[in-house]
Amino acid sequence: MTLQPNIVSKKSRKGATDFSCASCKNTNCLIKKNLHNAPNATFVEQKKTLKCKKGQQFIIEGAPVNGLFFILKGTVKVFRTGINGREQIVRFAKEGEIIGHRGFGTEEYYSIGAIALQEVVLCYFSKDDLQETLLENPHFAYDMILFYANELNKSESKVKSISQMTVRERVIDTLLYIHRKFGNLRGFLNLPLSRKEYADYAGTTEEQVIRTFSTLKKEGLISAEGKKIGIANVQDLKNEISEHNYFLDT
Amino acid sequence: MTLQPNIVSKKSRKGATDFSCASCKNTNCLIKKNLHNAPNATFVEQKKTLKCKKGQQFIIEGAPVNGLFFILKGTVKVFRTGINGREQIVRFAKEGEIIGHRGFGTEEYYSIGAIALQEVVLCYFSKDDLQETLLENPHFAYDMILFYANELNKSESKVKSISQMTVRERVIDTLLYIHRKFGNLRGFLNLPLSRKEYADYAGTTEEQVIRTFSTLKKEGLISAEGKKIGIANVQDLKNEISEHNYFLDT
DNA sequence: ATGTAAACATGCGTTATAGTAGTTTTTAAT
DNA sequence: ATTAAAAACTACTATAACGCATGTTTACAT
Repeated sequence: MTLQPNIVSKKSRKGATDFSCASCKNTNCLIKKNLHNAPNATFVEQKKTLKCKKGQQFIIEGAPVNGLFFILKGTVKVFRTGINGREQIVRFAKEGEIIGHRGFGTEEYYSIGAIALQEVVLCYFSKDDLQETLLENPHFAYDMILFYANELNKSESKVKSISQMTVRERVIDTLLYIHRKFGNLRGFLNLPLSRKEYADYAGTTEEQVIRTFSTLKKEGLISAEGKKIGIANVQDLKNEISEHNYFLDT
Repeated sequence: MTLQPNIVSKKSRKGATDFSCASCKNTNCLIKKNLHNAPNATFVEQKKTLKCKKGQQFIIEGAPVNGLFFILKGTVKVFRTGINGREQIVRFAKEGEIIGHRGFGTEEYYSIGAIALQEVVLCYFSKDDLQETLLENPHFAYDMILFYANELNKSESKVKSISQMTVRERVIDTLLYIHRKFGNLRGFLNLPLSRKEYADYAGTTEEQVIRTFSTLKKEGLISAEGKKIGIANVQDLKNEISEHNYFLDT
């Protein structure tokens, strides 16, 4: 039910695209880092590789937690549904990142949904396999602890942002976040998002984002042609929120 | 510098109050759960026990992270300083809980401060000791992962609350949180807090909390005599925020 | 018991943000 | 190239939340 996307391969196949951990280039992947030359080759052999096309949802809020996803390729939007259906975007994730770890604790159901923003390739590990490996491989477990500790810091930094920043500041914060994480492509942010998506991440409404963008354009701080948003001078934007910890939430 | 409180004992002493893990009653303590009959007695022997009196701050925001605290006894307020000195209360913690784990990742400095709300006894473990033990004891590490995953869920649930609930809802949410966590004592919430503290947790101002309390009193939903707050009927309050996940943030 | 500071309380003007509705522009499909 | 739908935009209105001023009560030390 959570796994509507097509299972591409359990192992790499000759001739087909190779999705094996051995050939993976994501050096920041926790699996790759800890297990690439470990004896538990069985573990990485167990993984399933899934392909999702743009717009496809591969984690449904409230569905039972079966395991964890690692992004091999592509970008993903992680969100939860709030009050009267209002969407809250938790984060945008790219290759190497983990998805679904929020449900890993005692939660039985995913507290978030995840949707592919582009063509995405995912590595899927079952909860049981993962638990076994963590108990066998304390370095991996330790890295997971550090990962979670950082996620927690980011999340709590976001609590602070949302509760203490103005809409304008949160919108700027979001722009910097996207810039920091996805960079530029020909002078524009390398991740096309709708105003609505900016709003859902910044914790405001579409109209506020539009109004803020208009103002920022007039002030020469950004350029915006439709979904193509360009940041004229990153430092100028940073200065606006310099008293806050804009650098914490990657 | 972070350790102004008096170090009471490195081990238990005959005659003095016994703070050893062996005699500890906190069954939900992760240390106790995982190591009480483990061979690494050296680890629990390394712990320091600290006493703080009411109002004493034992973690200072921005100070270097040396280790983790476990609350043996008492209640603690965990906070961070936001924009123009505005205090943001992250949580209230009681015996068995961990403090300072937010700094455990790659952070070098504590991102939060912690202050004793009553007489508090703390167990302190250095980062190095802890790391060593985690790498030796994968079950402990695994429990820590689960703990962090839950903390992350709570934190993100709070992001949602703050960004989507009204002030009234957030205040009610806070009342339910205190009730859930600290219970009642003779009909009143068993944790005396100022209106300012309610506000700092709910992400609003003292005045708003006061106004909301007044309204709730008129509506018969709560009773309030100074710091003594009584919840007439828990269910009535829960109903007000039933469409939200008021049960997630313990 | 008394004084003093802190906490609690309330009314009022101001501001930031949200919502509504209607127009224009962009995007993408045929 | 044409068209329909989606997204972006603007102006206006409504309101929730805030900050300030000021008065009252409570808590606690002497």
